[in-house]
Amino acid sequence: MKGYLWTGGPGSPASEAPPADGRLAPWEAIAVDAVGNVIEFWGFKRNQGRVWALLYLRGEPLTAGEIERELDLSKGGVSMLLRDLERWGVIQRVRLPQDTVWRYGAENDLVRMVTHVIEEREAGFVARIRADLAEARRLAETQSGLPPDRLQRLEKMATLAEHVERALRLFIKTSRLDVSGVLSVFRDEATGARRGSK
Amino acid sequence: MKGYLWTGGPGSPASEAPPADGRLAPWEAIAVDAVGNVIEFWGFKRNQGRVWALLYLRGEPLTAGEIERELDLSKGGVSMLLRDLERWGVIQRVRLPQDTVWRYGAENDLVRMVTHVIEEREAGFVARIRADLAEARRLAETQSGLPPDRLQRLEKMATLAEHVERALRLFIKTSRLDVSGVLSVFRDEATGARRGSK
DNA sequence: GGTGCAGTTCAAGCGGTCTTGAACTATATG
DNA sequence: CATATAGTTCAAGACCGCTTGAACTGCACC
Repeated sequence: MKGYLWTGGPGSPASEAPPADGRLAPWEAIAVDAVGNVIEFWGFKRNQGRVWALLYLRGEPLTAGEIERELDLSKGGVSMLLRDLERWGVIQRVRLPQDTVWRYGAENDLVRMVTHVIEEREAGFVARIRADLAEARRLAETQSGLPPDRLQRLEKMATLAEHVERALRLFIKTSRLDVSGVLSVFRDEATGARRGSK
Repeated sequence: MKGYLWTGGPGSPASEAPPADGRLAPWEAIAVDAVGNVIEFWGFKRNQGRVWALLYLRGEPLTAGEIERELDLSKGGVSMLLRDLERWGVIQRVRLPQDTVWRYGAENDLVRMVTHVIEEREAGFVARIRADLAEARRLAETQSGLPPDRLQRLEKMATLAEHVERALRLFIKTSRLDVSGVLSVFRDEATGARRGSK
């Protein structure tokens, strides 16, 4: 079959396109870094994005060692990155039959990951802010000689916070909707073409 | 830092008017920090949010020195923070008649600031990503022995990026719309009540 | 059992950002 | 002009999260 059994020695030569040992092809490097930047922009680690991008572009599962070499990361780092990504469900750990090592393949729901984690962050975070503002209001109300316009402003602040929160929720919802179209495009190829030989 | 949970119970000995020299009233500290956290969450400096919140809550313009004392910041830091905020149009520098010092008052368009800066960031950033992916595609196409499914995945990546971008734009637009309602509520009070009541 | 490789964990180091504090400029006042 | 206070600038350092590299576990094969 394909190059699934990589069980060669240390110097096992790459079968086809990618150098497999050293560094990526230039175009891969660019694309991988682009995704890394995006993902960092969204508050994740740059290398989490790079790993996902590499796995996605390659289309077939890679081992931790390969990722380590291709992206020039440390062993420990790769281990942690993979664990994060797996926990979020954006990569999948597979053990091929009669193979001893784990391989990792990209899921296509990077978007789900982003919206999911944003949602999560937002949930805890917004709850906290809301609680704080409520607490502030409670305290402020017990104050006796407080000018009423001050309290008013505090209340407006809380209102504003609520609206921003609502906008954020809306965003998550719409972005998910908007993106689901793209995802469907992804999907038909995703699971199929993985071993969709040429 | 300090000024976090304040478990004192009602009837706390806090004076009615803020100490003016020392630290804020507990409820102010909480509200100010809450805003600081939000603003930090959006990628700004925490203290930028705190300064704006203080100015907004107080309703009347404060001097740099007052801000410095109330929020326990350094002189230089306050200067820089104020400049940032002013540049973004979320605070206003005013010189009262027969007064020699500058005072700073909050504008109400914190939201405009957030959306504005997000927009700005997004513009430069997304353009960059887009260019990178285009470049990657260009390079990849010139490669001869490249499996076609790889190129396909790269293209899908670009498509995804575009969709996310579109979603982001939509978010900014809607959030602005959504919030403009709140802003109008803000406005009627904002400029008027500054030194009203009394 | 022993050797070697895959994978995990974590203290220490590195790099980037934010804040500080002191030197500096500007402006008003006697 | 001397002094004092308001405001700005920036190098040094505090701070914080990410990455590294080494020690460790676990597993397979000899």
